[in-house]
Amino acid sequence: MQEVHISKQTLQRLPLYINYLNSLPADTSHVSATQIADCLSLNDVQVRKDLASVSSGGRPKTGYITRQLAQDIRKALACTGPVRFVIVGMGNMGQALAHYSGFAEYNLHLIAAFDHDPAMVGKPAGSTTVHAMDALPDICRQQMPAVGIITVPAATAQHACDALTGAGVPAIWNFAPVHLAVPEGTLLENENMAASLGLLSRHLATMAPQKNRASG
Amino acid sequence: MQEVHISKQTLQRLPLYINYLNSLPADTSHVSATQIADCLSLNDVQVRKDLASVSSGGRPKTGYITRQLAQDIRKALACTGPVRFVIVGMGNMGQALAHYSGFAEYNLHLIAAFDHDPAMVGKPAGSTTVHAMDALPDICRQQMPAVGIITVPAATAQHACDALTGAGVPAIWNFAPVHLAVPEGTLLENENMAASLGLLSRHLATMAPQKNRASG
DNA sequence: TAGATTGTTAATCGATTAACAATC
DNA sequence: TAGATTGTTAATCGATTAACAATC
Repeated sequence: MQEVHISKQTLQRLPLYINYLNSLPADTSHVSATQIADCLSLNDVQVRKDLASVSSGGRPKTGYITRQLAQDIRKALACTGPVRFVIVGMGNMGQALAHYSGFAEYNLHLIAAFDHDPAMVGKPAGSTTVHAMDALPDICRQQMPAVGIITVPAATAQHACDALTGAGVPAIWNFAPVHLAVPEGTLLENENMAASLGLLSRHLATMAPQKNRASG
Repeated sequence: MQEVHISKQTLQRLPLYINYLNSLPADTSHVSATQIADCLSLNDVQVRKDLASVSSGGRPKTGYITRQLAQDIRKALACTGPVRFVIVGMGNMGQALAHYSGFAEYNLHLIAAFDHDPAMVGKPAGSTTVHAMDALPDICRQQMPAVGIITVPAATAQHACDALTGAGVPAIWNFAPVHLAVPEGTLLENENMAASLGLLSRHLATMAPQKNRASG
């Protein structure tokens, strides 16, 4: 039970380290912070500090044991053990998330999916089944998912949000491009695909033109 | 042509303001930074600074003209005018992004989609059509998209990335949970759904238990 | 021992917040 | 004029980086 505080920024970099470790050949027994920093274009002291905050397996000269380090990082990210979540809205984005294979690695489990459309009810959605919206309160109260993902259209997002928070779901991950009102104490995270892509293109535009794209 | 630097953090908050402004009744002619800060649970000075960096329309006592402010924020986010992008991988996530309606507001336009599977080729994908991977180099060289989105499985992500960068695409938005190697000067942004959800649940776990979830 | 790597202490940098002056 | 709001200057806070000591 370490009480070490892990900074927000560090937490956001941990997944990068996991990806990198996963990409190494299976027989790579050891790895150093310097090596990780080089490959990920990060400062080596930063990486060392990040790793030190989640693992104490670092040894001078040898570095970290690859498998052990990956384990420690995963533990830090999903420190509470298995996490259950539900998805509301089985459109394209809901389907994509329901079938996303990467959740298992972080010990995240989809336990139910919901959709407004009666024609969708009963159909499979990843590892679970689509339920009617009416069923949301009972299922959430019984199974107590930690997170509710909202992938309904913007117009009905607040309604979906109210249903989830009303059923005691303590955290919301909102994919609809609207501002949601949540009760005091509810954790709200917004994902805005358009904004992310816009920021990326803006970043590109403000960079010095690295290579002549118009070559003619 | 203002040369004001807009900080990274500010840029990430701008979409929140747009969402909030969109959620206001159509007849809301004016809005103040204080009001925005209250509704979004942000510090009012922070909001005022953010707004000041993208707009000069703020007037004491009255605040900002809602429509004008929204315009200014959008301009700052997508400062270069229309941005074209392509998607590689028409699985669930690729489909979801191809049909995502929010891109238009940020002046982002899907110009082509690609998939490995011959059965997918020729089918519609949002506003465009699915092309074979073979067609990627020619199409990208001709149309010069600013961003390539990678939504293929982890195993083939590097291949897709090489195809895009090889065809001169200057920025990559990677949804595959792998570390990608890109040429010097290429802008790479990683999206890791599992990591995002893991972070959210972790955040929840480290919060003081705000309400008794087990009520019985 | 020599060399590579870790981890820590201090310095720098950037972002947030507080206090205040300016303006309609 | 009085009050609300903007915008700016200074203070605080947190994160990154540099310098260095510790260790295998």
